Amino acid sequence: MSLRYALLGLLAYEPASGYALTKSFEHHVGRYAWQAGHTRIYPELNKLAADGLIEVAEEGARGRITYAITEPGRAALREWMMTPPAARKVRDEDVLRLFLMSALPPEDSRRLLKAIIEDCAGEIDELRDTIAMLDEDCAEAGERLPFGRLAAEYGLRTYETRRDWALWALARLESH
Amino acid sequence: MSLRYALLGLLAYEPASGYALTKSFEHHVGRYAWQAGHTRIYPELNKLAADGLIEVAEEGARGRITYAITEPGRAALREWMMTPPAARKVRDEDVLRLFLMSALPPEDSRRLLKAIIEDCAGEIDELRDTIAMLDEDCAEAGERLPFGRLAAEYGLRTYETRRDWALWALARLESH
DNA sequence: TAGAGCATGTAATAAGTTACATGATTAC
DNA sequence: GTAATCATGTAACTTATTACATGCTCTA
Repeated sequence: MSLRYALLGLLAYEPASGYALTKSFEHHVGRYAWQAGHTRIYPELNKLAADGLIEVAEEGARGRITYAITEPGRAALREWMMTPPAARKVRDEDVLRLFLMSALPPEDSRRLLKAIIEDCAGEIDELRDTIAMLDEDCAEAGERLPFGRLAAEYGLRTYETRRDWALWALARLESH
Repeated sequence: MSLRYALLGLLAYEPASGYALTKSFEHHVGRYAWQAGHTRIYPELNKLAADGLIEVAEEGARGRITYAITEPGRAALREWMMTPPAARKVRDEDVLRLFLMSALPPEDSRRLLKAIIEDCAGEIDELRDTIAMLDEDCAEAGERLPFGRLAAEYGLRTYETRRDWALWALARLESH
C-alpha cells in the first residue's frame, strides 16, 4: 500500500511521468525510503488513475503520460501522512548485514566493518557535492525547501551516523 | 531472499525456535533491519532445513522445535554477508513519510515534524534504558559484543539523527 | 542511420500479509 | 479450571521481482 502513497506524494510535489517517477525511485527515494521498479510503478499509476486519485495531465512524445494529483488524491495522501501506524516496519538489506555481524567470526566482522566505513565515506563525499549543487540552485530560484534537498540532507546524516556506529563497533571489537 | 539470511544470521548467533525468532523480528530486527511475521518465518525455516542449511537441534514442550545452523548454512551466510550488492534497497514507511513532507502544506509539515521529534525523543529514552540494562548484564557475563547491544546502539544513533534532521527541517521551514 | 536512452507495458514467479485454525503448558 | 501465552501451521490474497517485449525520438 505504501507504493501508492509514495507515488501520490511525488505527484503532489510536482506532476511527472511514470518514467520520471521510476528515476526518482532509482535515485533518492529507493535509496532511503521506498524501493520500486517500473514494473510495479506503471500498473499502480493506472490503478491510481482508475481510482481518480491522479489524472493524466499531458500526453507527450514517445507515448509519455504525465500525471498530476487530483483533489481526492491530495486528501488521501494527507490522511495517510498524518496518521502514522504504531508499528514501524523496515526492510533494509544493508542494515540487516550490519546487525548480523555478531554472527560472523571476529576477523570477518572487522573486514566488513572496515568496508562499511569506507563505503560510507564515499557516499558522504558524493552527498556533500550534491548538496552544494542543490544549494547553489536554490539560492537563485528558491523558496520552499525542495524534495531532493530534504532527501540529500537525510542521506548525509544517515551515512555519517552509520559510519560512526561502525567505528564504535570496530573499537568495541578490538578492545575484546 | 533476505529473510533466508536474516534467519540464518540469527541462528548463527544462537540456536532458536521459530517462536523465539518471531519475537526477535518483532523487537529489534523488524524495527531497524528486516521485518517478518511468523507466517513467513515458519515456512522459510522448513525450507532452510530441507536445504540442509539448518537442522533440528531439539524438540521441546508444546511442539517447540529448536533449530541450529549447519556448516553449509554458515558458509552460505558468510558468502552473503561478505558480498553486498551494489544497489541499496530500502523499504521504510517512516522515512517515506519524512521524504514526502515537501508535498504537504507548510502547517501540516510543521505539525508532522513536531510529532516526529517527540516520537524520536520517546524512542531515545527507551533505548537509553535498554542499553543501560544490557551493559550491566554484559559487565558480568560478557566478552563478545552481543547482538542486541549492536542493535540498540544502532537504534539510538539512528533516532538521534532522525530527530536532529527533523529539527533542521523545521528550522528551514520556519525561516521561509 | 545507428545507437543510446526514453517510455510503457505483460506474464510468470517469488515474497509477504491477513485471516483462520489448532493444540499445549503454565501461572493464578 | 480458565485465561494468557507459547508454539506451529495453512489458505487466500496482495505486493514485488525477473524476464520478456515493443516502439519512439533525439543526438552524433
